[in-house]
Amino acid sequence: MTERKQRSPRPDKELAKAVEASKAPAISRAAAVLRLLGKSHAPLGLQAIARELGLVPSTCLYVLRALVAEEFVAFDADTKRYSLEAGVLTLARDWLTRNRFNDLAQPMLDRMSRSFEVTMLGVHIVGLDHIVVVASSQSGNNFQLSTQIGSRFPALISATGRCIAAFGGHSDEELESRFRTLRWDEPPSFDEWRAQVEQTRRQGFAIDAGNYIAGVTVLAAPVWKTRARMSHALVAIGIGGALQRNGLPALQKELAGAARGLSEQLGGVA
Amino acid sequence: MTERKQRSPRPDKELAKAVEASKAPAISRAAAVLRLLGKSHAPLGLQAIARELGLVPSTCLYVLRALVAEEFVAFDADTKRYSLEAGVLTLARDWLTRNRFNDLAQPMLDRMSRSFEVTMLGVHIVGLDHIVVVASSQSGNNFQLSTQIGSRFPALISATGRCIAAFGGHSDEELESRFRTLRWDEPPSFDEWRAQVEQTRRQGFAIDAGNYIAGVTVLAAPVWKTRARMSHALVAIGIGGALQRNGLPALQKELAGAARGLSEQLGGVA
DNA sequence: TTCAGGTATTCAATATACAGAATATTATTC
DNA sequence: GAATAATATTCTGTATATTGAATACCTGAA
Repeated sequence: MTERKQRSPRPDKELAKAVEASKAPAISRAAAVLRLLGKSHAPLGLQAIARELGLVPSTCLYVLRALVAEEFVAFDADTKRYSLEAGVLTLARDWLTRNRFNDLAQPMLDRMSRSFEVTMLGVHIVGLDHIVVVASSQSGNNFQLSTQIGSRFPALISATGRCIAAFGGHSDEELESRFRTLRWDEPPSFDEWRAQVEQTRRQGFAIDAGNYIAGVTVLAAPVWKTRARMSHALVAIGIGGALQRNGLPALQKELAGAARGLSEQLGGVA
Repeated sequence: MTERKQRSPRPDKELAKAVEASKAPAISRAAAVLRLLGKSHAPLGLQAIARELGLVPSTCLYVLRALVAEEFVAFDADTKRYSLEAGVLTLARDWLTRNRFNDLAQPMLDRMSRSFEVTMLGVHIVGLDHIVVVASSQSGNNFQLSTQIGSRFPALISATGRCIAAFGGHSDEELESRFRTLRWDEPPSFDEWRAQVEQTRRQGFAIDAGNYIAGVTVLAAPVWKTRARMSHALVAIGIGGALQRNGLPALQKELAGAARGLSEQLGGVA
């Protein structure tokens, strides 16, 4: 589940709309600045930021100053360049410590990643638009762990996507239009995909056998915080061949069981 | 280095000042809302948020709507309550992946936490006000790892504080007034502390022997991103008695060496 | 049911955040 | 080092974000 760039819409356009609609446009601008700085590989100057986002330089300056004052943005007085500041970590920490799903899911992820030698993720479903990785565990010791958390993916991609399509309660038209925007290594046809979604609904979990990333098998099972809507998913990721050998059926069973147990603990299932 | 609550100033007052001074007050308000939601143990309603922060409810509503639109805040339409949204994780991830200090420090922290059986932290110095934990490693397998990151501490507390006092280039008056606000388990007198700061300057690293938390010994060594100002520190935390037995001198030497090596790699020392 | 006591939300007047031009500052070129 | 071309920053009038009151919407009590 390596992160991919999906179609990147002109940021100016979207931002302009958000600013127009909002009664607090400064906040939309601030968010856009933060995301731009997050994506940027190097600190940026005022002009570069303003140009990229289609903002008036003076307005952009005020936004930046406010963000610096709030310690979300770092300002290098020598180079006059802006970058993300560590303050954003504090919010993330607050979110992590207050989220019950994480506490409950982490030990499950750790156990399964060890016994099946796969990468395990806990993902949070934000909407039909995308999902966010909120917990992760990998066999062996690797460093990517903490930076994996926070990654975003299109909602309908891979095995998780089939779960969301199966259990999310979204209309067929919406699903299809979203499906058309996805990028896969080995794209399934829409009909194939629909059949797989149907199968997911029947068996209670989803499999992506090398579609999203060639040679990589992904399993996902839904977690329900409320009975109404699937809120999270547990995900297992492994090299296709190795998984076949290491007991795919056992992993399926355990993943589905863990997801069901989590749902119960979160109150989503009686 | 368990987190402590330092004096908590009336949030309304500070926020009011920030709003007054800024040319983008909505951003200060948004930041205050995010921090409040981060601290809150349960989702909050509009009135509760507005009251706590001293905001006009209608204004607060617009702020919240903007934050929801930007996916930093989650809104439960049934209960009309607001909480932090997973979007904040994405910014944190961006920050982590773009920060050279983390990549370089993490393996060092891992190695030292293993060989000395201590908790190791990498901290980022925001200013004279506070520091933020940006990397951590503990002996054995622990879950707190990812949630430890993002914790904030007063700048002058414990061993790190003595480093900042010794190498930060701050005036004596400022140091003293800041020092007076700190809370310790076993507070040193200002004179004792000054002597320890002086010793820190001579030996290149700092020791807190049970002052901050009784029975816990903390070591810290400065890391320089530029020659001008100390930007980070490496920190080792262990039970006092165990550390004495497990070779405190060796740990001191290794910590100081690692910090020096990091500084060189970051370009802060020739 | 009707009524409080609380919530969230809309709305219209106005204080002010913002756009754009003017100025200062820094970087680059000759 | 002077001239040029960028950049960042200040300044000011006006469109508009913010306010405080008015309204709509809940939730429990009698």
